[in-house]
Amino acid sequence: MPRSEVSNQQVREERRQQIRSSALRLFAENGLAATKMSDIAADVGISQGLFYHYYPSKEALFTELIEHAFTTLNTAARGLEQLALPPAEKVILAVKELLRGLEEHADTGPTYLLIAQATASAATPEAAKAIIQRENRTPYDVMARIFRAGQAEGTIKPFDPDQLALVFWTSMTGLAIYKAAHGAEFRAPEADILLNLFLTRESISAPDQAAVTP
Amino acid sequence: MPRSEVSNQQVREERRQQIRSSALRLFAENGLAATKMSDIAADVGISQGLFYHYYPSKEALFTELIEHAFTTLNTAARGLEQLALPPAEKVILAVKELLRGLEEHADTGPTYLLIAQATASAATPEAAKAIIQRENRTPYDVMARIFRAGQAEGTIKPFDPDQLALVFWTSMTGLAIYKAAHGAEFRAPEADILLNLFLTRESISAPDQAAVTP
DNA sequence: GTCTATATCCAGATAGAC
DNA sequence: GTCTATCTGGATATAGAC
Repeated sequence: MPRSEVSNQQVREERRQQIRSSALRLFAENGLAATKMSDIAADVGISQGLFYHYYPSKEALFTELIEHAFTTLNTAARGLEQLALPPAEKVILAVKELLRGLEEHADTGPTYLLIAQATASAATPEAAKAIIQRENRTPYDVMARIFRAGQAEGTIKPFDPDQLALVFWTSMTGLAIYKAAHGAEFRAPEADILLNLFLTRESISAPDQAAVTP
Repeated sequence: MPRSEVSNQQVREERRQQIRSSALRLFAENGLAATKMSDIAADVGISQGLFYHYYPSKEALFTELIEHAFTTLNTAARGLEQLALPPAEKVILAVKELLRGLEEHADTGPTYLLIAQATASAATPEAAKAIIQRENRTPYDVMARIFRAGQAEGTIKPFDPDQLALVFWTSMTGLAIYKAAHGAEFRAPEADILLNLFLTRESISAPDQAAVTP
C-alpha cells in the first residue's frame, strides 16, 4: 500500500475526530435540534458541504457520538468494577476521577450531558434510542453492585444500593449541566462532600470539624 | 362591566394557562428548538393558527415560562428562608418537599429542567437570558445562608456552604432529568439519603443499620 | 374565537466546479 | 478534498373565511 493511501486514511479519521469533538460540545450544550450544521462546520473550520463527505447526516453523527459516549462510560464502569480494590476505595476513586474529569477534561461533562439529553428527549433519532435502550443501565448496575459489596463490609451506608446508584449518577449529571451553564467559573465541589453520601464514618472521609469558620 | 366580558377574560387566561402547561412539559423534555408549534397546538388541542391569538411567538411563550419558573422557585426559596424553624429543619423540609414534588407534582420536574436547559443553552432567547441573569443566583444563595446558619448550630456538616448549595441544587436537577428520561418508572430516592449529605449525626437522620439486607 | 390555507424563511442535504 | 451555489422540505407565522 503506497504511503499516500495510509496518509489519506489517517487524515480522514483525524477530520472525523475533529468533527466529533466540535459536535459533542455543541450537541451537549444546545441539543440536537438547536445545533445547526452551519454551527458545526464553522466550529470545525470547514464548509457545510464538506461535512457530508465525512458523515451522511446530522443524525448519523449524533448517533455515532451516543455510541462513543456509552463505550467510554461503560468501559470505565466495568474497568472500575474489576479493579483489585475494596468497594469503598472504588467509590472514592470513581468520585474523584469523575469530579476531576468534570473540571479538567473538556469531554467529560459533554459526554454525560449528551447521554442525559438524548435519553430524556423524544426527538432523539431512533438509532440512538436503540443504543440507549441497550447500554443505559450498565453504569447504574455497576455502582449498585459496588455499593452492595461495600455494605457487606460495613464501609458503605446502609441505604438501598439502587437508590445510592441513582443519587450517584444523577449528581454527576446535575454537575455536568451546571458546568455547561456556567463554563469557566465552574469549580467542582470537594470529593469529600459527595463521599459523605456513601461512605460510613468508619471509612476515611469524616469531615474535619476544625474547618468551619463560624 | 357586563358578565360576558368578565367571562371572556377568564376564558382567555384559562387558555393561556392550558398552553403554558402543555408547553412547559414539552419544552422541558425536548428543548425549545426541538418542540414544534404543531406539537404544542396538538397537545393543547387547538389549531396552530389559534396559538398566535394568545402568544405572539414561540420564543415569547418560552420566555414567559422562564419567568414563571423563577417566580415559583424563588418565591418558595425566600419563603423557606423566612420560616420560624431551625436551619436543619428547613433543610429537611426543603429536601422532602422537593422530592415529593418531583414524584407527585407534574410541574416540579419540568420547572427545574426548563431552567437548567435554558441556562445551559446558547440558543436561549435573549429576553429569557436576561431573566436568568437576574434571578439565577437566588436559590443558591438562600440555601448557602441556611447551611451556614446550621453550621453555627452544629447541625449542618462543616463543608463550604456554597459547595453544599451547589450539590443540593445540582442533585435536584439531575433527578429531574432522570425523571424526564424514565417517566412513570421513576421513584424518588429516600429523603434520608440526601439529608445525610447535609446533616450532622447529631441531627435526626442517621441511617438505620438494621435496614440492610446482607 | 377558531379553523384552513398559504406565504415566507431557513436549515439540511445535494450537485458540480476546481 | 474542498468549496460555492442550489434544491427541497418543513417549520414559523400570517391571512382570511366562518
